[in-house]
Amino acid sequence: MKHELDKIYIPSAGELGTYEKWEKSGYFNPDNLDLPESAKSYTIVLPPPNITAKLHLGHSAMLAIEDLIIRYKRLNGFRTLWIPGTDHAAIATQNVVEKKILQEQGKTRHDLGREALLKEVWSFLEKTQGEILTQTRRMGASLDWSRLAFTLDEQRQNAVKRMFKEMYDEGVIYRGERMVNWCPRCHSTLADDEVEYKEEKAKLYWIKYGPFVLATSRPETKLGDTAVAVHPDDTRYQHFIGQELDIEGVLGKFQVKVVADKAVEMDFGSGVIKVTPSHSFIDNEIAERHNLPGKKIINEDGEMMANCGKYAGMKTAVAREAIVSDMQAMGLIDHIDEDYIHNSARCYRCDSVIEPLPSEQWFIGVDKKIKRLGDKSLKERAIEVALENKITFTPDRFKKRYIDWMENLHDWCISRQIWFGHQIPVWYKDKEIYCGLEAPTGDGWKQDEDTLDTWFSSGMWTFSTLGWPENYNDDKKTGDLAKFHPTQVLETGYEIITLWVSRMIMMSLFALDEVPFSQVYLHGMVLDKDGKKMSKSKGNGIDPLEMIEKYGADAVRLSLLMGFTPGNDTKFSEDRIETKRNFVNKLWNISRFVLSSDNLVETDTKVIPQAKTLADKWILNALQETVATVSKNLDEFNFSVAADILDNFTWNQLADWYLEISKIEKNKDDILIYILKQLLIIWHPFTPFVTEKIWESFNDNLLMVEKWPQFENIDTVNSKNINLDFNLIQDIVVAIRNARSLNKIEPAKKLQAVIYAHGLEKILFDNQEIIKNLKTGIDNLEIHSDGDKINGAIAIVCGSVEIYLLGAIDPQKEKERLTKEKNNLEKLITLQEQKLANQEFVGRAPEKIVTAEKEKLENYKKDLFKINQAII
RNA sequence: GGGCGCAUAGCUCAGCUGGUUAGAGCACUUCGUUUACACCGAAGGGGUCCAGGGUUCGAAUCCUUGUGCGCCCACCA
Repeated sequence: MKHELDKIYIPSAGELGTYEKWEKSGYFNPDNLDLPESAKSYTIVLPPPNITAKLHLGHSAMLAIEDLIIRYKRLNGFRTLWIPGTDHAAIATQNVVEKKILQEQGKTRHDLGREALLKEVWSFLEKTQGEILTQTRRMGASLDWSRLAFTLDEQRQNAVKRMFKEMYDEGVIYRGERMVNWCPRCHSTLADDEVEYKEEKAKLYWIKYGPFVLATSRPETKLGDTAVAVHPDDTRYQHFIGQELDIEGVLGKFQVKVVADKAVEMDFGSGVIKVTPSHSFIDNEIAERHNLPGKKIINEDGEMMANCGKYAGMKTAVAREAIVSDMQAMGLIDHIDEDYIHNSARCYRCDSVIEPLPSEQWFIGVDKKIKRLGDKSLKERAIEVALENKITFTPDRFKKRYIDWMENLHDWCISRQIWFGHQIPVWYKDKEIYCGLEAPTGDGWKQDEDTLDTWFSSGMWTFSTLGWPENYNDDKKTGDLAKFHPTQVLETGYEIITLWVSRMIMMSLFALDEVPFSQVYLHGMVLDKDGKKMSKSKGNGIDPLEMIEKYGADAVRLSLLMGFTPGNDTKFSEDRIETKRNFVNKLWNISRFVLSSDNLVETDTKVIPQAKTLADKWILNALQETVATVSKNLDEFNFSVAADILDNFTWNQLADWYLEISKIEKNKDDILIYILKQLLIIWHPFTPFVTEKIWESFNDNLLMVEKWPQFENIDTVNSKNINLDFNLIQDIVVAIRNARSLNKIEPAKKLQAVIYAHGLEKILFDNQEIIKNLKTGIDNLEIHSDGDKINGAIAIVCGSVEIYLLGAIDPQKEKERLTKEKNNLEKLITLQEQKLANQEFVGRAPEKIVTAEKEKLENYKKDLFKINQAII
């Protein structure tokens, strides 16, 4: 039997077909996997990409990692489910569409009206969503497309309404007036994390304010002042505290109260601040503490309100100028700092200046005690599950970040003043209010105009995709929800841990009283070669689709899996993909070589073939070690390390040595095909396309659902000896090649070689064909045992050149080395025993540390035992 | 202001709970190839592990201070 593969692997030619084959097989869907009832499930939800943008390399990294995990688990007999989906990204999407309409039709959303705008949004989405799904397929992602979800499709809308109602009925969701970050342009509130702060040069006005001079950057808010505040310890102003003062302003005199509050910094300005409760977060808090009234003077368009006299209707910035010039005329301005640097709050979408305003909004009360959560609040439970390690983080340090953030969390404002999104399921009629899944019967009910924060629906992602609430009745899970929830791992970028991860945890705890996933794996960002974020506007982005066309999806995947460690950013450039393309081609050619033999034997992958020579033992042993360490590292999410080990075995051991030897020592077909099969299975999660392609050339079954190789416990002493013996042969071959090169012996010229090696004659004799023929050009080889002459070293005489391999694998030297190591270990054991016996830390240090130290001692002893064995 | 991370070869990075001579890929130098693969092979050069101090028999690794980057959070009236 002989199999032919093309000389060069051209990925773009076959990848689409291979993906189609997988998809047709149905195995992306766990229901179709041929598994015993007892098989454990393994679920990942794909972080739904935002539908407005094309996928970037960050997405590709995410897909590569998640597909790697899923394929690895599938090969290991898990009931693997990876759920695809997309996110409606409410504000972002509406913005893109609004911009488009303004450009194409010259209309605003108010010109169109709610219905017409939503129609435009949906038709836009149809196009972009398709593109994203195509890109995802091209990466080779083995997602179960039959379970495709969208955060705003019908099923998710039902789930969201149900969730809202349950939280409303429980009193977790409430409506209240709060200071919010208001974007006057978007006409919407922004969550704290949607506000961006930018350093800017501004003017700082020192104004005369009754008996004080105080500094402000927003003199126009003076119209809304109801107090001034000083620090309670500030000796300069003690006697003013508690007084009511008449202050002269541009609209006449007004009264303020002087209060003492620790929020005031004595060192800033004059140590006195004016308090505008309705238009500043800090002032609002101060006002709450001191029961001060608020006075609203700025409306939702960012304009001065009717109560502002002649300034009414002006934008705040305009009013500022007008008021300052009036104040100057009245002699109320002391002086102005021109280059005061401050942080200006901006809308993350449109960059408008944020206006803090009191406003009616919907909130999730994170501190509200909830009966079904054992009278604990969402915040408490969400922190608890992390502390109890019901959810673990990779890397571990993000656990701290998560908990810190959680602890400082304020009530979450979930209403947004936009049209595209989940409309709030609340209806009003006069003073009546109704929350329900459907509109209430009867006339005159009007639904709340607002929609929900996009994270409300994506926070429900792990269970809304698995059929909640239909699959959840009387606190019992059924169907997909029972089978696949909680999911096993959430893989996402670390920047999203607060925005998304935390919300998923709270939502799942509320809905099901269980965690949404047990592990969080966080990847870093893919940066450009200068360490800058890739972005469209900078033009420094690398288009994944283009890279896939050029180098193949496998190469793109590998380039994003290797040299990329959890939680750390990576600088990326195209040549990283190129070298991986070279590797994929190498793997192809290894297979081509193995499969080109005339007498290939089909062997069962489970049966380890008989090793006939040292090289056979060595490579089979190396394969075992490789399988073991790769599996271990994949289990621990060390994807890059796993790939490195595998790469080293494939290229440096198998291709560079064993395949060359197989040209000299014949009849290795059974071993070669065995290794190839194992290798293809192990590589498959990393490079699914090329491995499946090779596999199909000699096998009818899909590689995708093969069995991951099992490995036996490795006899470390024996395998060490095999390695030592084989390394000797390698060293001799390399030494002879070097001698040729250094002494300019012509390659074509045949050599007579004599090796003197005391005590190693047998190994050398057994492997003389390799020494003669592995590109050393030895014509005639003699092996002598003559220790006296060469002082224990191995001497090789090639023609007229003498080579000495000193201190290498000489048994005498090796024994010395081992003895040294033994002495060292014995010393360590003594030290460790002393440490354990004498040190004060025993009994005082945490138990953990003491056991760790004891374990260390045990390990030393084990090592010593092994070495003693080896010496014999 | 609070917190986190990074600093190792020219470049991109590994280096787990301290243990022989600090590794890989790319780049570089030399040599080679009718052979599965030039998307190749062989050999080689290149590192005061950011700096100072400390702990230890032993430090790239642990502690401390400093310097330089990067990120997150809070936000200054």
